[in-house]
Amino acid sequence: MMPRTSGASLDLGLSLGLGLTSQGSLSSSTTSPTTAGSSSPWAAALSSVVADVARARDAHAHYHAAAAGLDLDPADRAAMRASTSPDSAAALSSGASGDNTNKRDRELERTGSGGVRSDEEDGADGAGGRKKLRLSKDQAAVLEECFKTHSTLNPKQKLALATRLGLRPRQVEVWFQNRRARTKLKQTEVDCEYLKRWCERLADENKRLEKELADLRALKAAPSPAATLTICPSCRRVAATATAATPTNHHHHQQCHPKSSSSLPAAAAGGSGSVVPSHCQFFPAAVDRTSQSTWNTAPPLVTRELF
DNA sequence: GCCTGAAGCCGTGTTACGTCA
DNA sequence: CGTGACGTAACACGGCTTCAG
Repeated sequence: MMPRTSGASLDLGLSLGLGLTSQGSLSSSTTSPTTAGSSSPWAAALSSVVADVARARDAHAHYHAAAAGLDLDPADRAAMRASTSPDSAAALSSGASGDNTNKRDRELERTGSGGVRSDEEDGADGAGGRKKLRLSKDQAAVLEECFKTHSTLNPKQKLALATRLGLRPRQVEVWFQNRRARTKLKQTEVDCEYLKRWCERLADENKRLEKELADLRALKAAPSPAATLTICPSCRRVAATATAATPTNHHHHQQCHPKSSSSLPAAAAGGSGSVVPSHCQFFPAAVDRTSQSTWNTAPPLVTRELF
């Protein structure tokens, strides 16, 4: 099943071009002087994304208003509450000092017993349970695009992003933590699948080799003294069960390598001309890996288009 | 230079909530 | 309408790094 929110964020038709759009402002959050004066690629990306999202916001909101028949969807309403709440400023100030707070203070902020909570006005959390704020599609889109630029945030970036989105810095921090976790989980799944297929291929190859070994042993035990083992230098398989000069041997070689000479080195046998480790030969995907890096040193990251 | 405690960040696992089929 | 599955925000906890004293 496709992730609903992330999929929707991609459906916003966001332009990923950086640095070309003017400074945009999302909802009622104030423009951050931190990012306004910044010329870093991250800030440029943030500005661009926010501008694009702001342009898409109206159409998006109207779409949902039409779909709901009367109003914005709950996520957007929640986002509106969050972004227009006076807590935005309070959250900003708390976030600004949050970097200097100790763990106990952060704990208080987390539990809401002493900190500022943007949802405390909702009155729905009287039982003391945590209230889950659903990020709006716009907010998620901005966070997503920023994540593509940097998967981690420094305090300045976190604060700027929180200010723009009308969220608490802690919320931005949590979102990035969860996002990194999801990315890693996805990558783990991909790697797992990769290794599984590789293992299956190796098992098949192992079966084949075992059978080949059995054949060799049988051949060795054969009474005929003229029997000679010939292994194809290219494919490393037993070429024949008779002498090297027999037509059978040539037949094999002609079949496998019609244009190759008998003295052809094994390395030159690949049809593509590239030399790959033997295990890569029966696992095509590994060829791509070997052309870039080794398996152990640099496993490929899950490309962002997966999300 | 080494040690130590505080502070902050991050990864990992878990919980709880919202949404959808 | 009730329910289970799923996605995800929020939380808890421990490890690591940095820095001041």
